[in-house]
Amino acid sequence: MTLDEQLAYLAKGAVDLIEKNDLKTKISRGKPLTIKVGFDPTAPDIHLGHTVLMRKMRHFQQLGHRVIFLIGDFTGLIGDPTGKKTTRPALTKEEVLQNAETYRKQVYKILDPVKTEIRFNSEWLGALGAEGMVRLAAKYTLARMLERDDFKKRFQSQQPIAIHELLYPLAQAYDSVALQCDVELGGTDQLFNLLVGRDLMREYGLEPQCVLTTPLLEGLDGVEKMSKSLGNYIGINEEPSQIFGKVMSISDDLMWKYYLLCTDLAPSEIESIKTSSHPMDAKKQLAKTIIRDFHGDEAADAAEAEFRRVFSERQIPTDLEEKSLPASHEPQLLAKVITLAGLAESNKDAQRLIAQGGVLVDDVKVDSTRHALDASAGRSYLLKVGKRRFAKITFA
RNA sequence: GGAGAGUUGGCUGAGCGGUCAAAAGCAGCAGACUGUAAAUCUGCCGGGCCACGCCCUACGGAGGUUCGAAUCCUCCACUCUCCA
Repeated sequence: MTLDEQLAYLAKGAVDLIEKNDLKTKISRGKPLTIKVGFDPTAPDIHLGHTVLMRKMRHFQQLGHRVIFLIGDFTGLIGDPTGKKTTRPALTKEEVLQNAETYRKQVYKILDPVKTEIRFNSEWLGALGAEGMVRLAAKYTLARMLERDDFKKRFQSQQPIAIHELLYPLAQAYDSVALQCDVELGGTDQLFNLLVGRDLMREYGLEPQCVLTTPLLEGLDGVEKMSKSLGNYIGINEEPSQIFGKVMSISDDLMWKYYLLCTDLAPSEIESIKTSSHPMDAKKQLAKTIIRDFHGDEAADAAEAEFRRVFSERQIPTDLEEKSLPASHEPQLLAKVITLAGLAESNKDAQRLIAQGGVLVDDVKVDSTRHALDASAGRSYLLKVGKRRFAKITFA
């Protein structure tokens, strides 16, 4: 690849690249660059949103650079204030190590193990001590901190800003100093923190790092960013059929963003799919591509077949869940049975589902919320609740 | 230390002492339609009870006034503002 091709490869899908020319200069020196990406020590359940950044890390690895997967165990004590309202709980050393191990297992589905270095920032931040922290804090001003949008907004709208939150960007920036980074990657919400890194490196007489940000990936709802707590995520360790269904549930519009950020297809290839494929086929292809990355070809094909079976042909899934419920001489209310089988959250919920015509027993729609089932031993029924909740229950 | 503003369901955000299980939007669920768990439209959206009605829990926490409180009063907690 030529220098410009390399730059284009690295810039694919990126939002900010600061400064492009600096990066060009750094690369042109021919030495492997040090790339830093910080991760929170909590949330070790990797979802598709995380992979956007990791994919970018891998791009750097593919071009021969050294990637540092930095676990912010020290900054974790502070809790990144970015977009957050509440402080995070402190973790113990053991928990951090445990999480690091979980990360390692998942992360290498994307990253090259040989070219990845896992580090912890307590290594140097812990050594700083109170005095070092104060010295560090002396290098920045409140006015500059308030340049950050969310601080500014909170300040103006009279929301609290704890003093320690101001230390977070500084601590993160110091990571870059300690590691003498050439490039730091992060989500767009990290832009400010990453830029502080540049400033601080200058303060310490180092060549400032380049900064590259990746977009935040919207979750299944298409509105909020993908996150575990919002439940709108696709976890990379999820069942392939789950991933397939979830991908199919994103809107046609959002699909192209997923194509750009969650696959390694070149922009030109994506464009050709967009113009030549039916949206549904394009989305199926997207789902398969994603599953292939984490679970392999066979799983991807199987997931597609299953999807076709259950949703296009409205058949029963192959991995139908079987449940056994206590038999009774009295007929049992269907609503209760549904709840017991875990197909609804509460009896009320189950009743609503029945009332709305969402419940089928042995392929027959139930029209009464007070419908009861013969629960004598040995009886068994196939329950379908909504489009995608199935169970075979047997009274025993 | 003093004065004041605020705390509502997963989120945002209305709320007159009764008609408030609490407007509206988002998210979620179901149905219809379809090209998919897309889009659109419609409905639902605290829980319990073999109930089409009754009961329980809920508007930061604890008390109180009242036939009746998310709405009024007192105290507490937290957040913010201004003054010192």
